[in-house]
Amino acid sequence: MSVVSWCKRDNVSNAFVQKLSGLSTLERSETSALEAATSHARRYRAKQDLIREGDEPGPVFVILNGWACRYKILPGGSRQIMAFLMPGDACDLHMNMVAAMDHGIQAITEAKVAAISRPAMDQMMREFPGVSRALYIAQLIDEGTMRAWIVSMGRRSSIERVAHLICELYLRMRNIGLRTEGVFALPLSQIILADALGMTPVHINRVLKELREAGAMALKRGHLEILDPVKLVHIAGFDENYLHRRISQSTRKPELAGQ
Amino acid sequence: MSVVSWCKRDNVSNAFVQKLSGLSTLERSETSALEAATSHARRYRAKQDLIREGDEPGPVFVILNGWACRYKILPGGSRQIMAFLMPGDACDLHMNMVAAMDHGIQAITEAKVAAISRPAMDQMMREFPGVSRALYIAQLIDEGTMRAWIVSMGRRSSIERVAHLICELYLRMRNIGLRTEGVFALPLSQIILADALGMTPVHINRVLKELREAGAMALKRGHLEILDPVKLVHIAGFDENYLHRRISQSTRKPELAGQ
DNA sequence: CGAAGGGTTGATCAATTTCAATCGCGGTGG
DNA sequence: CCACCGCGATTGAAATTGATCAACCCTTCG
Repeated sequence: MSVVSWCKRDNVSNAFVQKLSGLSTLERSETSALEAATSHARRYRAKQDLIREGDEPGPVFVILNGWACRYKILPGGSRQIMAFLMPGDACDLHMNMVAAMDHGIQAITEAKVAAISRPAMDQMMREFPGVSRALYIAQLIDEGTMRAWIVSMGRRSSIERVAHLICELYLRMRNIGLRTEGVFALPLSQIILADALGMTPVHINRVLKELREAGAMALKRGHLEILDPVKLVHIAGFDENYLHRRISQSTRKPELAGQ
Repeated sequence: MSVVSWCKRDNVSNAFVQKLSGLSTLERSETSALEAATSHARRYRAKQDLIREGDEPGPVFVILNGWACRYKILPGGSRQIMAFLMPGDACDLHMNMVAAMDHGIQAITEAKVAAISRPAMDQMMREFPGVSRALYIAQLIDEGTMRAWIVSMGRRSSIERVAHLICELYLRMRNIGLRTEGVFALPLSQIILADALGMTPVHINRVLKELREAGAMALKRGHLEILDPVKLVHIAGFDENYLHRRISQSTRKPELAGQ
């Protein structure tokens, strides 16, 4: 049963439930528990911190709506974004085991975020193996994504880096059912892209121009259009393996530029 | 009870047990279980793969001896190292949940590596809360380390990157009781450093020269000497927070360039 | 209407790669 | 024992990428 049909049938709109049920088969009781756990959400404004570096880790955050990022400010004042969080994404399951956050988490757009307390989380993972399995898979994917970022920053040229990030975000958005046809919203300023890719905003601008003129993609004021998926994937040297759409025992087909 | 005294008393030399008991208080039964689980080790030669990209994930690897790394080869043939593994380090607890490895793991030096089967691992984590807790903390630290790498690659200059990596490795070696006084072994060639830091071997060479001439550190054919810890930390802009030596509830003092 | 925050562009500068040699050490075979 | 080989280390010079500096534009929002 596909995610889409499942959502349609039960009319569920919670991105977290949708994402997790795409990673592991969930019982009805499990989806209910997840929905209950994320029913109290708080709203954050763009640029508002969910938690700051140095803070004591608290509950597990779950993004229900909008975008956020993990980031770190260096002594010199420059910023590095280490991950984008989109609807359905949850923050470190076990972060509470350490004394202090080693990075901050900040809303990029206005965002709706649920906070699941540690005990509630623990209980859910003990009681519901499907939930627990899905969360571990999600975490593995997040780790793979981090490794892919390291590869990008280390060994890809600036244009490859930008293209690669866009491919990643495109697939992640697709996976959670966000609109990705034609021109669609991608709420990342050139400044944010620069902070994520370790470049200057000026250079991001030039690279975007290059990608636009190459007919690969066009990003304009928060809206992205993928003009030629094959070309984009080719520029990026993108290999979707690390997003682990093939989870053990189930197999799916590649989706981006699949001819 | 400190790690050192504990090891002395029971005359234990297993790096895995030593590392985990530094992260969480372990019962005697827990350390025995860990030792039993890692008693069958296999020897790998330098440059031999423990597992390759695309392979199906198998058991959990535990490095008992020597060094290894996670790496990925790009289409163009260049290589990016995403993590160094040293004695006591274990590979992804839940990696078996995905169908294929998105990166390879390779021995850097000759290495002794234990493989713990999935069922054995699961049982141990179910039966021994201390072990389970220590493993989760270890994983959190690994993730923090990856984020720190992203920050380095994105926002630090080449000399800062090199200095930062050395600081990290120094502390990690200290944490597991490897020798770090005077001139000690650091079995990383300039080529490996280049692959880890996203630079060319040529440039690594020049940066190492610069660090040597600045009187911060000297790396010569596999042997490192830290000439001036304070200077090195300063160059790196190193903040050891992310290694989470302060685990919740217990507090320790900084060790590198402290006093 | 004015200010602020992105976005865009050109010119110049600096860091890093690339290319090309050479060196040095450890191991191996004669 | 010694010459040779191979890999890693080292150095110089030229080429390239991306950063920096400095405007200016455009849209949004109070």
